[in-house]
Amino acid sequence: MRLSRCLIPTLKETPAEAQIASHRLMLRAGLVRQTAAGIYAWLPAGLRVLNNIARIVREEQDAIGAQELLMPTIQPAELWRESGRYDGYGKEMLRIRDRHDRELLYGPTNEEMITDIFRQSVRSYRELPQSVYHIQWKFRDEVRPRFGVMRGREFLMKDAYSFDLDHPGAVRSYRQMMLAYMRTFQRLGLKAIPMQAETGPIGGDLSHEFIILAPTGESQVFYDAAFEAIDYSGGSFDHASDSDLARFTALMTTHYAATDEKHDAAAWQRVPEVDRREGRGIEVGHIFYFGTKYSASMGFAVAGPDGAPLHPEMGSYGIGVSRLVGGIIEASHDAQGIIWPDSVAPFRAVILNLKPGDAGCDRVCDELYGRLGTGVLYDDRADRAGVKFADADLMGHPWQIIVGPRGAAAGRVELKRRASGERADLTLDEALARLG
RNA sequence: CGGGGCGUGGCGCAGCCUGGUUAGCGCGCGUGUUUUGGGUACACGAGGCCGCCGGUUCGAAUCCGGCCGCCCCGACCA
Repeated sequence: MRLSRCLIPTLKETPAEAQIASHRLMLRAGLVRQTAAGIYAWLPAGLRVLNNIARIVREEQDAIGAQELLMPTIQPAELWRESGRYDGYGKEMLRIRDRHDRELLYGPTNEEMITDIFRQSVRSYRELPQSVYHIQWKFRDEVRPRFGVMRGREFLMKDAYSFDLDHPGAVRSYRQMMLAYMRTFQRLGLKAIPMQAETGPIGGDLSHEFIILAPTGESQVFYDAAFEAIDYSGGSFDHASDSDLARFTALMTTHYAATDEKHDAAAWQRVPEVDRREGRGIEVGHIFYFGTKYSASMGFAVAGPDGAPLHPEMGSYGIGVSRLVGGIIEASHDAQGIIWPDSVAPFRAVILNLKPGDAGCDRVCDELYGRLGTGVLYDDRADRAGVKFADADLMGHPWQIIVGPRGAAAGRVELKRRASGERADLTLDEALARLG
């Protein structure tokens, strides 16, 4: 895309309301604009990031056999009365009335709705196990939204639900999902650590939070650095293999990791001092096993092998997709701006035409842009070089292809890697090859 | 929900305490010149219901009351 024709409104100065790095940078790099407390519009570059994250999340969900569907944002209050959560959820739930005075709500999560869908359609044990997920906007009327998209009221969440016939099956689903989560975070360039968690209002007795370290995190966390060395990719663990899942679970549970509520000072002392990682943590995912809490309260049963009704065992699994945008920036930025991991960058590279109007620069840039396509951004603005360098660093494109008059005349460009600052003087073909 | 703060061109702010002509400054934006590898310089120009409602006053951005919005600190959450 040509930057001169893009709605990417970068800011030189930081808006007063933005306190933390990711919020400041998201506003300055033109990714989002706030429309109300905790509610944001996603501008083109921001949406590209959001979609890239969603794509990776989706691929990893699909890889463990979860099926994508899409449930509505608006739900009838009736469903929540059945589970008993309508009154219990409190003021965080945004309640709405339609013209017929029927009570509705903007969904903060979807356990009730998915249970309702399953009970309408699934009758036999032969149809289970199944897992489904969707990526949908949620609304939680937080008392105090803050930190930009990290703690918004409206947010994009991937939520998945598993239905199994028995406890061992549910645990297997839980472990597969945990593996999918670790793979997802690894591909996003994040060191996310699973930690034992409280189950909160969702209920159940097995739960993990996935936490990344960031100075602006909301709780104190502790973990063993051994986690950072683990490779979760398909070559290391097969999600369909019970022995691989057991080995994976053992790794996840033997190394120390805890939030401050569950912190065990004695166990912490047994972690070698050099491996102790401690700091503020941001929760980017949360998974729960809660057995028959919803299938029983909402009357979802399938016929078992003996014909007797059986309440399926359930789990639910969330990833804060929009929060991850902020989380990744918290984990990857410097004084100049964002440093996008290649996997989520809105554009894999930017072409900087340092002198639009110069025949050589224009020719080289046009050729590069033509060959690289719309996955790159072409800074064709009639601005000074300094403005373009500053904006490119701010926006955090993984690669910068710098085209100046001297180089262009010689058929050469400079390729700069945002993360390392490394620069190389190359021919066009060499630069294109380097970009892959 | 307790505590604190702030609403003045797109952004960052000053002015308010001690009411008084056309409401300022920096950045950004437009035009021209300049500059041409790290947010250049000069000139000219456009752009403001001073959050909203009411009150006090000859006169309100400024004083008083109410309301709305936003931010920060704490208790709660993907």
